[in-house]
Amino acid sequence: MEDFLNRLPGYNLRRASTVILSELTDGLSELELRPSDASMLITIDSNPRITPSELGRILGIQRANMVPMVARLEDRGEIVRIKRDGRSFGLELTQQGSELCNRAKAILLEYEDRFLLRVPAEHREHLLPALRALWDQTSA
Amino acid sequence: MEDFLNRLPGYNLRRASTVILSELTDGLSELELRPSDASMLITIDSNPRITPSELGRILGIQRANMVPMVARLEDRGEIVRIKRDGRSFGLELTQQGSELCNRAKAILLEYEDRFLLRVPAEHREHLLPALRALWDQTSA
DNA sequence: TATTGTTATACTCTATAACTATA
DNA sequence: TATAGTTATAGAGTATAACAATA
Repeated sequence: MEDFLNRLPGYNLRRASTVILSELTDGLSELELRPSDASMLITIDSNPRITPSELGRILGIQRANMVPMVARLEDRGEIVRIKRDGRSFGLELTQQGSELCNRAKAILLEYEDRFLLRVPAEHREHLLPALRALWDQTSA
Repeated sequence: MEDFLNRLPGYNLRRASTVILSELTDGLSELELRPSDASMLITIDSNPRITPSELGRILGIQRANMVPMVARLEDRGEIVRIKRDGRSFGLELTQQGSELCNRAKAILLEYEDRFLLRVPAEHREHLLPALRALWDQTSA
């Protein structure tokens, strides 16, 4: 039907990303988390006392856009701010946030399997390294 | 740094899609086209007199969201509406739209090459079929 | 009854500029 | 000077509900 677009990596990347993100959003909704919230919890968990700016750099989110995201998780009691110096603070998971993080991880792993099973076996192991090379030049 | 996220297809898909779409947006900006505009022109080109509803179904865009997109390309003189029946109309490229479509195609092909070269050779040929399987179940 | 085009609306993601306080 | 946190704002993309006209 539309051969030209179907051969473009960028087009197929966008279509795949939209579908997969939509499913992940559904899957995480039982925890009242969006995919970006889950990625924040997971990154704070393995980088305790990380600053919002550094968190944004790791996740590819502008620090201006981190402000409401951090505030929302703090209001819910999932994370706390710990003063570092006069101009910055570190983030840490609360006990509640840690439990939520683990539940989010379990859901994400479940979806990971489901997604990979959709990919024909001969292409499956190539997906992750190919995607990483596209967005993270330091990975090549 | 963040092993958990880096192993998730969904996370890497979103990161890769964001980076690649951003570059495509830059590349197409010299034609004053966004990626979605280009995909419309290309699909109209190979499906003359396609209705906005059908175009939206092919591209994965709600028909309500097609309205301003079609109007914008029409205002620019890239496409025309051709009456089909009392409630629908088909879209066709004008001569100007056809030339713009060809220029967009050339840019997209140039970027396609650039993106694929970023992927290590052993994974390269697997990217497209893997992505298609993720979003288009009829392709498997 | 189902579909088309349309309007209105809302939420998310992303981006930028500018400000302050501090390093 | 550079960085951190913040505010305000704007542009995209995506989604839903509802309506009139037509099939």
